[in-house]
Amino acid sequence: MAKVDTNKVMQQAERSCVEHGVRLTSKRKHILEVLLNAQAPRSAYEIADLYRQKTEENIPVMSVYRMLDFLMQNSLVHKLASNNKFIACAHIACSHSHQTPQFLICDNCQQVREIGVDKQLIHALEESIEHNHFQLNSPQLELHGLCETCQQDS
Amino acid sequence: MAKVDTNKVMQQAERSCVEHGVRLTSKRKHILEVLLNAQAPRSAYEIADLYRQKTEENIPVMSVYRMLDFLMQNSLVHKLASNNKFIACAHIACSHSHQTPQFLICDNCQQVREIGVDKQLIHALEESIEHNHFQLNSPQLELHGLCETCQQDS
DNA sequence: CAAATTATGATATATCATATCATTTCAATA
DNA sequence: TATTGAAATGATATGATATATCATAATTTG
Repeated sequence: MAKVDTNKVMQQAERSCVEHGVRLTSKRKHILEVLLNAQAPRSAYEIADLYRQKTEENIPVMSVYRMLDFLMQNSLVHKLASNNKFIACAHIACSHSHQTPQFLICDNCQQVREIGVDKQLIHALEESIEHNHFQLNSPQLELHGLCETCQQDS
Repeated sequence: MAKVDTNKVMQQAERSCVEHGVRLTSKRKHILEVLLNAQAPRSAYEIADLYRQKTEENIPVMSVYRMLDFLMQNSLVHKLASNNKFIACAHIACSHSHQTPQFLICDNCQQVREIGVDKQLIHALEESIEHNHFQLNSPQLELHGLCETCQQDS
């Protein structure tokens, strides 16, 4: 959501796909670009519309879902389960390895901030969960509230 | 999900609704009972089916959604955003006041454990989020993984 | 270039959810 | 107790999200 250098991010995305031996096709690239330029999370259907605007080509929603799956598998896109929308990973161009993403979702303006929660804290959370004999998959947290701007406006 | 004394829970639910001056109608009760007897979270449409089995009466899904809204407003039911299903609150019959619920969702058997995460930890999480100038609504966490049983089976 | 694999298209349909207006039920009170 | 107003529920339509499946196209690889 934050301002990003799309070109740089796309280059890094390509590099990463090459490394992993997967194909970042031009359609997949368009989908990722759409999300990088979006100001908020988008649904698959919204993405299909934006894709059409961007490329003047029609794209079946089915294909959008498949491409989103691909992008998610390669950590380029995340899905927000709490509102069924998709968002470009905020850390594609970062060198550090991807941690589990944590999202702050503004319920007013819908903007999302992808934050790195303190590792210690996540660790503590995991410990607490182990006490319940539960084996965590990936602790993606989605936290709803108000962003700084929307707090001031209200 | 855990074994509960349905009667006791229902009594407490009624008491709680009386206290709050809201009506726990018989249909709403049936919905809650369906969820209390369910072994896993259920979608609104599944709940409608279970309702029909239980009462041999038809119920429009629209009504189910409304009754679920009512039950959620009164903290008797929670919605799991990550899979669009509903679950009876595990703490209806507990005396202590309701904290924000935290869910451990088994991705194998779908069972859900509603846990109380350490308050300190939630507090720390909130602090960490305040550093991002974000004002949290309600930190309901949904954590996916494997329950004890399913860990052993795999 | 042929075969195999991967990606995408097309179509249908399942699943989840809300909007809206009509009807019924219930409780307050005149 | 009859009236009435509010709350609850029903009925209908439709929108939004998502998956299944089979067909076709593009790309890689031997």
